[in-house]
Amino acid sequence: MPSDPQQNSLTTSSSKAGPDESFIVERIYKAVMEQRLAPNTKLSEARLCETFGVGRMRIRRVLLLLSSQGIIKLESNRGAYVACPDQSEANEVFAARMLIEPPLVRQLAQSAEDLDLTVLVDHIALEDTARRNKERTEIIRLSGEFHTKLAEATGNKFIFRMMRELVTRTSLIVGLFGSSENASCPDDEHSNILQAIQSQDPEQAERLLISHLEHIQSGLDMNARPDPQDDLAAILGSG
Amino acid sequence: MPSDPQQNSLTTSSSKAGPDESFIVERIYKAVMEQRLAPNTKLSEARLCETFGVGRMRIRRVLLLLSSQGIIKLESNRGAYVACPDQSEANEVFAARMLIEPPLVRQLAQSAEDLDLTVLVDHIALEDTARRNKERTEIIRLSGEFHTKLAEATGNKFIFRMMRELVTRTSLIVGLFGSSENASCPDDEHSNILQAIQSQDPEQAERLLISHLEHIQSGLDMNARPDPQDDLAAILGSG
DNA sequence: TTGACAAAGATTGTTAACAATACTTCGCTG
DNA sequence: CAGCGAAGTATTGTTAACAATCTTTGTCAA
Repeated sequence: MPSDPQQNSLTTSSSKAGPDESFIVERIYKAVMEQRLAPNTKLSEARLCETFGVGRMRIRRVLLLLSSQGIIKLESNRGAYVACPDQSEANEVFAARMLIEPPLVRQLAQSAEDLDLTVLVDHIALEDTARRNKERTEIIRLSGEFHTKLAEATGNKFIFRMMRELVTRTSLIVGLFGSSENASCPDDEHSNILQAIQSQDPEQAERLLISHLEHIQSGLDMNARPDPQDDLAAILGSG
Repeated sequence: MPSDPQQNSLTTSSSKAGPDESFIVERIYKAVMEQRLAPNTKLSEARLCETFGVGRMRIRRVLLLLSSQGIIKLESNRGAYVACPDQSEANEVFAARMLIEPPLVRQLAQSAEDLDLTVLVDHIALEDTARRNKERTEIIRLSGEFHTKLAEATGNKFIFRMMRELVTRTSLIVGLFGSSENASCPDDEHSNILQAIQSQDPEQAERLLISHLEHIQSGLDMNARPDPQDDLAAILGSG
């Protein structure tokens, strides 16, 4: 590969335009959620600049934001890498979810009559479709998003953000330690949880959610090394 | 005031050195926690560059990080302002704390025998001292930090970060809507909560915490306008 | 062959200049 | 005197060049 040692002015596009910051964040976020970007994959600035057709500044802001959300890890003078949770971090994520989600669904069930749960109903339909069509990345993403949407249903911005972060990390963990196929959530557990909420049965909803989380956690084997991807353009370009 | 319209090269210091990014973040964070930086106060880049003796780049990164934590608000082409929560956001913060903190202290009480709670004991001593000496900003900060340290005692990084964000916002809210003097937490409630935890009484700990949060919330009146500070150097310089 | 060392290449970190936007002040007009 | 508009000033956003660091490659000697 030739030199061009100072290729700051990338030949991609008019630079001033190009996608928004949050668009890029969402794009990478989604790729991580769908496990198309494996842990430890390097996200080099130049590569991302080319891919999204923006200047370095915007990319660096995006990387800083992603790192503040724990989605990537910034190493000084070395670059950005997709986060690679270890076992103890995995335990912490599940412990945090065990703390937050049970009271969350309990509260949802208690106030179910005042809430609009059609979003969740529709979501489960989407999950079913994806499962029928065996669309792997879709299944993975939708499985995580169900929990995010539970949090969203509370209408509380802070709870939503917390759960979103925990779910994203769970997705990374499942990608790392999950035994291939049962990686996503078991088939009808989401549906059962939602039904318990709709029937305004807090105890049952809480019980089902706890065992659901336990199922996910027990499906991990904690022996695995990641295999970083390389073709960022292909991965991030579509999606 | 004279022009010097392109004062990028600030005459402060050798620029390459200067304080670390996280140092500056912590400094501003602390000033907000202690209510020395009022909501809506503008944080201009140049001012911060002078104050901390660093280049614009580092300040801009700091501002982006602070905004991602919700401590400040970035407005396009206008600058950074200390966050100014409104009533609905205040309600969300307390709702989120009501969801998370009760199970948190319950869990602490359940596993109290395995934990080292001396940090919390020492902390309450600090609170007492500050109260005796009537050090207002210290009292405010320590009152918030007690809750942060409760979360820290779980040893769970995610729970810690969530609580830290919620406590910071609570501090902003109390500063905005709190009726002057009872702004901080009532005197001995922290001590009682800790005692319940130490006696491994989850029910009691949970009960006390809930009423504690209710006390804080009921001490707000929800009529108030902020008064932005101006002398950043004085506020951020010492601390 | 393997190990260490050195030079070259590539990537990230930083700075300074430039561009674009918002704010202020001053003057004008009704 | 109040309201409005325009020029000037200050502030933020962006770009390109430069500096520093890390990584790789190639060479030499044990």
